[in-house]
Formats: sequence, structure tokens, C-alpha cells
Amino acid sequence: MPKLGMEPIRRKALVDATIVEIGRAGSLDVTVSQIAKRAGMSTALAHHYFGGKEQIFLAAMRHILSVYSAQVRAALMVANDPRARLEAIIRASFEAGNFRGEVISAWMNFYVQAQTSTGAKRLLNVYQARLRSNLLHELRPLIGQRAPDVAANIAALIDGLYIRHALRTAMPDGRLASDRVLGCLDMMLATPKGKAK
Amino acid sequence: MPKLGMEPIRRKALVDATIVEIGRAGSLDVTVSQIAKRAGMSTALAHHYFGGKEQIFLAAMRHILSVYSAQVRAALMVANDPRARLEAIIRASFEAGNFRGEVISAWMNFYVQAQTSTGAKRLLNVYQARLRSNLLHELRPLIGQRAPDVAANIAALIDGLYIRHALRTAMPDGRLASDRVLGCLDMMLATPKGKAK
Amino acid sequence: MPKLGMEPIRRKALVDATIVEIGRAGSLDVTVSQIAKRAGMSTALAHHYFGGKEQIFLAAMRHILSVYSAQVRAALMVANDPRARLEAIIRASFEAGNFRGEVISAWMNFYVQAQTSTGAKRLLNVYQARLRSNLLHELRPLIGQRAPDVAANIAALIDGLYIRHALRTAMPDGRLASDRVLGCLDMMLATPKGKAK
Amino acid sequence: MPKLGMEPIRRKALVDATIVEIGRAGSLDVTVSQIAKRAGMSTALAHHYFGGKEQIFLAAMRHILSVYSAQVRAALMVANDPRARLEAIIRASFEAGNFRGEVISAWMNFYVQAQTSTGAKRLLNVYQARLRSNLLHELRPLIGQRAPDVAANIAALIDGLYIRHALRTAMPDGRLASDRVLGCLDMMLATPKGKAK
DNA sequence: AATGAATGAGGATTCATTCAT
DNA sequence: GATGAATGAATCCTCATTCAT
Repeated sequence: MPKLGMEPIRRKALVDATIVEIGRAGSLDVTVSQIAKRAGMSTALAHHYFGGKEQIFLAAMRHILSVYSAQVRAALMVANDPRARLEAIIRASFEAGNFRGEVISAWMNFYVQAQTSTGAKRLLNVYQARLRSNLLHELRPLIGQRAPDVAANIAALIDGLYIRHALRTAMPDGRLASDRVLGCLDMMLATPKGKAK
Repeated sequence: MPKLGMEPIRRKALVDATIVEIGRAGSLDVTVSQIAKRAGMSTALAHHYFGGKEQIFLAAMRHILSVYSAQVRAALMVANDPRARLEAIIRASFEAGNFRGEVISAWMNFYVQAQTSTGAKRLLNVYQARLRSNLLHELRPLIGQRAPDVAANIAALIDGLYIRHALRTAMPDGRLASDRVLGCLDMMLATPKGKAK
Repeated sequence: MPKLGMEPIRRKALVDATIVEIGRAGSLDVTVSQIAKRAGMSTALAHHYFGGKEQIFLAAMRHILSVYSAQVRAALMVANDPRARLEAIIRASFEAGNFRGEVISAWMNFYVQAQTSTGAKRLLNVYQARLRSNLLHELRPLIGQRAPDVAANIAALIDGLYIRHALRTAMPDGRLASDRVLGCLDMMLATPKGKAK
Repeated sequence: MPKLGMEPIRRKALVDATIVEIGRAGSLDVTVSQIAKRAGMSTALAHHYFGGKEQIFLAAMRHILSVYSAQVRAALMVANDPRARLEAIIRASFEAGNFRGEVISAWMNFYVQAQTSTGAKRLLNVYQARLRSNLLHELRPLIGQRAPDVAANIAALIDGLYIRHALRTAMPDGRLASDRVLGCLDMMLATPKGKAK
């Protein structure tokens, strides 16, 4: 019965199961047992492949971030001018795949876990840095020195919209959210330096 | 040792201890035992006064929100025109008392807990609604119909800046954060309807 | 506010509350706190008057037994011949005041407590002995040597009917129960020694 | 140490340990810890196999009832006429295996638990119904319409003798007890309808 | 007489993790 | 590779009881 090359399959199953379970529970209070059961294996095997609970969580996080990254990259490919590329980055953040109750919940929880786990903290820092650098790269040609400031605003806005949906009052609507961010973006692009006030 | 009228004293001690411990741990994985010890009493007494762990957490949350509320109200008192009042609301959000590692951490955790606990969810909804209504009230005289949209942007921005500080990379700096929000606010106030894009 | 002669009032309140609470809970898993609250006083006072939980239970038991005793004595007063007196004893056992869900439950629980508490055991032994002696006293004139045997049967039958109602399937009906016992009694009285089989 | 197929072994060990411990304590105030220790395992494992304390108790009860059932069935096999079968049923009730201090104690406690636990209540109802139906089945050919009445008497008598031994004044003697019930039975069988009184 | 305050001890339950097979 | 077996440690919570006032 031992099959060859089971490892990647098992790992993937566990990562997927972890995200689902965190989403379902709405918190990191998810037992290895639940995860393993959903992934169709014993807890012992889960430990065997990942070494421990924290590492399972980290792998799940890494997965979410890499999916998000890939989406951004793909969107950037097909956009031609800076403004279009900014839009691509922003829309990718609220893509249907990411901007779902489950993933929002997992995301929030990762922020909490980052308080404790250096691994989680590092991953979130990578995410923040990458988002900032992506934005900066497209903003510079458009607004030069004001780019860092606007990038920070946009990034905060994105995260803020995420957290505001963590309460699950209404179904998350990615289109609405990215339109809001784009509205702000255009406003900032249009405002000449130091004009306001 | 037993004196009369200990209840409010004990409750306050527990609430304070809870916030400190959540801040220290960076998560809600705080035991009643830790809280009680820091508050200088037995776990049994903590249970006696609050009934259970969740209620202790809720009380801590309620405390944080009410402190914040009081600060907003106080700031609104001394501000005379709408723009000043908006500034007051925003600055209150990043006041030194609130915008501290500990409180930010507690805050994030409450968002997570809101996924599970209806009590926590309700409290956060109250916070969001109150912030929105405060902003709206001052924005309407200034920009009329655009007020709801701008209010949503500002609110998201505030929350986003909070979450961005949850990683504790640098000391949270309230001045910087509120300046950033104010910058955006002024930009939005200055932009005539539909001009951008 | 300290009133004179409160002691008997408080004790009675506690005993009554105990019986009610045991009946309500259907088990001895009743906290001193519940009893004290129902009796309208603090747990500390309950301890002050009785010294401890077990003693409160014993007092409740003693009360039930003494009420029962009084009923038997009263019934015996007005009965003139042995047969009538036997009927009086039996009917008293199933009197409405005793043969109620609550009391049956308490009764059952006292049997259980007798396994642990010598006090409870002693009280139940007194009850059993008194019932036996009462029955014997009336049976002897009627059937002489067969009296001990018949007394034991009747006693077992009474207890058996109690236990059978502990499941609370139907409302306990004292009339039915005592008719049943009386039916058996008359059968035994009518059967000449050694006739059966 | 871990071998396969431990589950039934562990469950049996726990059930046995439960009966012993209830017998020893004379009450249901038995901790899972005590039971697990006597069964030679950790409390965690006990919970793993049974899910909780109440279920352990129910399993113990079910075991006692099924042993009793088996004895009745076995005894019925070798008895040929109704009277013999009645005797078999009655003697089985007081068989040495059942009519022991420990089991009597457990039995009494189950009656108490039935006040709270629907599972326990159901099991005792099954016992009572089965006993009644067994008795009825044999009594009908002998006494026809009087069967239900006599069955109820016999059943109550059996339970009454059990409860009377719960005080553990003397060693329970099954022979004596069943002789007493048989004596009553024969008396009832011999008494023509309505003759007494 | 009466009580609010306080706690130590204990109990059910959960869970991550390890191990032998 | 895979798992059932097993547990130690921890956690929340309850409760009888004591004590100072």
C-alpha cells in the first residue's frame, strides 16, 4: 500500500484542510485532529510530514501567500501601463479566490499568530514588503517622490478593508472593495503634491 | 482581609490584568490562571465575579472601547468646526493610550474572537457603527453626498493602520499614523466630486 | 436586625429547601449554595447552623422520616382492629405528602447516601425497623408465627413500589400503590400456613 | 506496547473497573481518574474510548443488564413448565453474580442517575419492561387475567428486596431472597381470583 | 446573627505529541 | 508509509468551607 511520491499529495491535502478548518472555526483553535481528519489521514501522519502544529499553520500561510503572489504576477503580465498595473495589483488582492470569508478569517488569524510565531511574522513581513514594492514600482513613474506615501496609503486601505470584512456582516464583495481602493488611488494620483490643505 | 465593596475593585483589576496579559501573549491564548494571578487573586474568584473566561474577555473589550469612546467625546468637545472635529476623531484613534502594542494586540485578537463569540462581534459592530456615524456627522456639512464614501475610506484606513502595526516591526507612532489619515482626508475633501479619473 | 429565636426558623427553611432541591435535581448533586439561596440566606449561614453539607442532608432525612412517623401514629390512633391498623400503616406510606416525585427522589438518594454516611444508614435502619415492628405488632394477633415472614414481604413490597416510581414514568398514584399492597396483605392473611404449593 | 485491537479490551476493563469502583464508593461519586487507574490506563484514554463519564456509566449499566439478561435466558432454557420458568426468572434475579453488595450498590445508583440521564432511564425502563413481559408470559397460562396484577407484585417484590439490601446490614443471601419471592408467588397462584378479603 | 469575600482542592475534558507495530 | 494506542500536561470550572467584619 505504501505509494511512491505520496508526500506532496499528503502535504497539499493537509494545507488545504488547514485553511478550510481555520475558516470554519474562525480561529486558530483548530486541532491537529480536525485537520488530519479532513485531510483523510491520522494525526500521527500529519505530525510525520510537518513536525508539529505550528509548521502546519505556517505551510498553510505560505500557501495562501504564494497563491496571492501568483495572481499578482499573472495580472501584471497582461497590464501594459503603470495605472493598469496598479489596478491589477489592487484587483488581485480582492480576487474572488482570496476575498472569501474563509481566507479573510485565516488571514486575520495569521496576524494574530505573528505576535507569537516568528515564522508567521516573517511571512507577513514578506507580504507587506512585496505589496509595497509592487506599488512603489508602478507609482514612481507616475508621481515620483510622492510614491512612498501613496503606496503606504493604498496598502493600509487594502488591509483595512480586509479587517472590516472579518466581522462577516455581509458577504465580502471584491468588486466593491477594489473599486473603493481604486477610487482613492485615482484621487491621490490626481492631487498635485501638497495641494490639499 | 475581606472588606465590603470589593466587587468593582476586583473587576477592574481583572480587566486590567486581562489587557496586559493579552498584550504580553499577543493572543487570546491566555489562561484564567494567568489573569487571576496578575490581578492578585485566585482563579475561583475571577470566575465568581465574571462567570467565565469569555465574559472576562468581553469586559476587557468593553473597557477598551469605552476608554476610546470617552477620548473621542472629550476631543469633540473642544473642537469647533467640522474639519477640526474630524481631526479630533482621527487623532483620538491613535492617541498614545490606544495605539500601544498591547492594545493593538488585544484589538486584533478581538476581531478574531468576534468570529466565534457573538458578544465580541456585537461590540466591534458598535465600534464600527459609532466611528462611521461620527465621521458622517462631520463630513456631511463639508461634502454632502460624498460623505458616506469618504467616511468608509477613512474608517478602513484607520483599521488598516492598526493592523499594519500588529506586526510590531517598529514602535507604533500615533502622530505619524494620524497625520497619514489626515493627509488622505484633506485630499478627499479637496477633490471635487467625480473629478479624479 | 438580629432577631431572637431565628435558629429554628432558619433550620426549617434549610431543611425544606434541601428536600425541594434534591427533588428538583433528582440527585444529591445539590450544592449548598442552591439550598441556601432557596432558603433565602447565605451559604455561610447554612454552614453556621448545620456545620456542613452532610448534616444538612441528614436533617432533611430526619425530617422526612419524622413526618412519615407522625402520619403513621396518627393513622394508628383512629384504627380499631389489627386489620384496620395494618391498612393504616400501609396507606400512610403512600400518603400524598410522601408519595410525591420529590420525596421519592429524596428517598432513593438517601439510600444511596447510606452507603457512605453512617448517619444516613442509621436513619434508614430506624425506618426499616420501625416499619417492621409496626407491622409485626398487628400481624401477630392475626397470624401468629407467620407474622415475621408476612411483615418482611409487605415491607419489601412497599419499598419496591417506591423504587418502581423513581423512574417517574407516570405520576405516582398512592391509592393504586396502597391497594396493591393491601391486596397482597389480604391474600397472605387468607392463606393458611404452608397451604400454597 | 501499543497493539492492535485494544479497544474491546480497554472498554471491558473500564466497564469492570467502573462497577467495582461504584461498588466500593457506594455512590456515583466516582472520578474518571479512579476508574481509569483501576482499569490500568490514563484518564485521557478512558475519555478517548467512551467520550465522557456518563457514557462510561451507561456502558457499565448496559453490561450489568446484559449479564442479567443472559442469565435469565439461560435459566429459561432448561425449565420446562411455566411454574419452573417463573422460578428460573426469579432465581436469576438473585443469582450470586448479581445479588452482590457491589452490584446492588451500582443498581441503586443507576436508579438515581435515571433521574437525570435519559440514557439511564431508558435502560432501566427496558429492564422493567422485560421483567414484566417475562413474568406475564409464564403467568398467563397459569392464571389468565390475574397475570398482570401478579406480575406487578412480583416485580415490586424483587426490587424491594434489592433496595432492602442496599443498606448492607447483612450479607445479601440470594437463596433467601428468591425463596421469599417464590413463597409469595405460590401464594398468589394458589389464591383463586378475588378470594382474599 | 449574618454575610460578602476568598480560596484550595479537585474533577472532567482536551490535545499535541510520541511510539510500537 | 501509515496508524492505532497511549499519555502528560494543561485548562476551565465548581464547590464546600473558612474568615473578617
